[in-house]
Amino acid sequence: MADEIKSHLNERQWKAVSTTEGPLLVIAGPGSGKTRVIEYRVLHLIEKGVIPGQILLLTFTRKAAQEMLSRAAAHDERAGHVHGGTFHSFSYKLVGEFRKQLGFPGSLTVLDEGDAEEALQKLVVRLELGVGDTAFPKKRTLRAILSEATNKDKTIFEILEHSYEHLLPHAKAIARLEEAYAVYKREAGYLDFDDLLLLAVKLLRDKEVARVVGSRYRYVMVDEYQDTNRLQGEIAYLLAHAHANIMVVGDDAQSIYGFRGAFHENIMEFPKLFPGCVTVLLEENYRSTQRILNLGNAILETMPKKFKKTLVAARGEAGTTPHMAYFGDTEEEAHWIRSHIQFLEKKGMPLSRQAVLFRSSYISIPLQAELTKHGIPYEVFGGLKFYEMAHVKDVLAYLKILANPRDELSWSRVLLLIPGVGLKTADTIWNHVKRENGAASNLEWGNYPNGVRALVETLHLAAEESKPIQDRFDVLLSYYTPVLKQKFDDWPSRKNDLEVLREIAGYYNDLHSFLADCAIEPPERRQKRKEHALTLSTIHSAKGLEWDSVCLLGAIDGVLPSKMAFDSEEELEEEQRLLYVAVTRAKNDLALSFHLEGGRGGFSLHRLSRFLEEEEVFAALEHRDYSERRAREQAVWNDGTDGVYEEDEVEY
DNA sequence: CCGCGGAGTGTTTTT
DNA sequence: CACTCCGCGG
Repeated sequence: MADEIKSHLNERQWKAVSTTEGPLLVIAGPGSGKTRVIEYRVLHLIEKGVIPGQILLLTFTRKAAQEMLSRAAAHDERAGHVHGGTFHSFSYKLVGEFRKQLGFPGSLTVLDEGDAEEALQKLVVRLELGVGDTAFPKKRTLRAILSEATNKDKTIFEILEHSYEHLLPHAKAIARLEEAYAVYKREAGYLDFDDLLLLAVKLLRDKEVARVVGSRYRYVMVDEYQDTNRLQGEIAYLLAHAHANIMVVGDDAQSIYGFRGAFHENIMEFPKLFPGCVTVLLEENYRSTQRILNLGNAILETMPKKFKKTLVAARGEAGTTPHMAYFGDTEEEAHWIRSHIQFLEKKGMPLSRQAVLFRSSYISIPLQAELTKHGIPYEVFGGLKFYEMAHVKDVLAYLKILANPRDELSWSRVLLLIPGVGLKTADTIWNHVKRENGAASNLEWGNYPNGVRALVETLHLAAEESKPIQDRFDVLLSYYTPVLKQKFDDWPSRKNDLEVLREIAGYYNDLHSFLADCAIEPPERRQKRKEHALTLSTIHSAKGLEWDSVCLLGAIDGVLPSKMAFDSEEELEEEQRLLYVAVTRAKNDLALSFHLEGGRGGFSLHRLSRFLEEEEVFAALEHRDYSERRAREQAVWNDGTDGVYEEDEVEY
């Protein structure tokens, strides 16, 4: 059977698959078959007799783990029993298992990023921090600072000094906030994303826990290691250092999560951490045509801190030169992209094998309008998510109260939905609830608006744990629907979202795990994915994926690189890696586009992305100006004929 | 104390 | 252009 596996791999890939004992570092360039290596390594381990449950695969997203394991399971169903997931979900399970040891008696609630910001905002008001001072940082910034401090194990002062110098005058206040936030979370049973990792580290530092958990997983694999942060690196180390059977896979040139605390030294220091580590370099690219790789290599070449590497084409086809298309405005751009996509589709490339990528979600809005207008099905990844929409959060808040009555944020949220209840009333009621340990039944109803009683009764009705989740959900839904209709003009589509949520909840028989998943690993919102839809995705969400055709929207200085990154060398480098990730997603066809960003707010963006102005990079592109006059000609072409692409008569 | 309306501000990426 | 903050009327 080993021969069978070997026949699907090149020499280095096989080396990575067959080195099962001891530490292994795989540096895998884009398209070098990294996923295949993990897939076959799992199969190989199982065929060697390793019990699937003793293999742990830690990935960046749930989707990535699922994909690799289901591919492996297609060859050998035993692979379906391999443990796989994100660091956060792994940590959550660990914390749940050892909760007594950690001193968490009651229910736990996972705070997503939005919740954490809300909590901080509440505390800022409560502690009267920065009153009347408009320069006091916003909740989003505060959250980023606190998170960075946790992830890097530094004090608030150190973080401010390094990355937020202008906020140094607020150091004391923010440090106070950090303390208050810790207390607040402990009282309510809240865990934010950082806590999950921090607590996992704390547990695994305990020798006995490390022994128990370490012996449970004899083989550990970590994907996208370049994007792990300090805590995740430590979790991997603590899990594996006893047996040292650990493989990490990554590519430092694709590290794009520095903003979230990714610590790329993790990958550099891995060999030091695990002496005797075998390193395998996968450079052969099976994905893209030579001309696309040339562009990728040119970008790589201009990166300041590169790990010496060149992408070598395995396919041998030159392919077509990546396009650099210029437009006068977003409408022209959207129009052209749409017609380009339809052209390719006509040539035999289905929509499902095409993608449009962008740095920030807002860039894709004009295109979404254009696609909708022309009835082209598409699916959006990244950006605003289902579980972050107000109406979904509302309904989840009711459920969260049922799961954890100490959840102040949720109480506050649902109380504020009642007409006549504002911040003060909500706070008074919450204080009562808190004193009564989560019970609201003996409130003086006369002192409050009528809606309060209806809410309490509804919660009481929905609290019956013996009933299936969906029935409890229905109780809440019939209470919430009038609120929904009153609050949102577009309630019919939101009502539909809630039906979807109800459907998803039905797959769970435990409320706690449903809610934890909603925060950590949002369950797929559609039962059946759109089979033949075009993909629209942020570059971040496109990591690890590939398409026949890729369009990168908005190659504009100020968009990519984002203008937020202009004054930081480090952040600019990350933006450049982002470009590298984007262009290396394409197999056969790549187009980059530029549009003039209208002078809203006096700020106009009119320069091509600085990364594309680098000489070698510029030369690897075919530049075409489609602005104004050309765009009008296109309007004619789109009504039937193919126009622009006469020289690209390629069959896919 | 609630809630509405007007003014002002600042705009990424995600587990 | 969307969200937050502030001030005023009920």
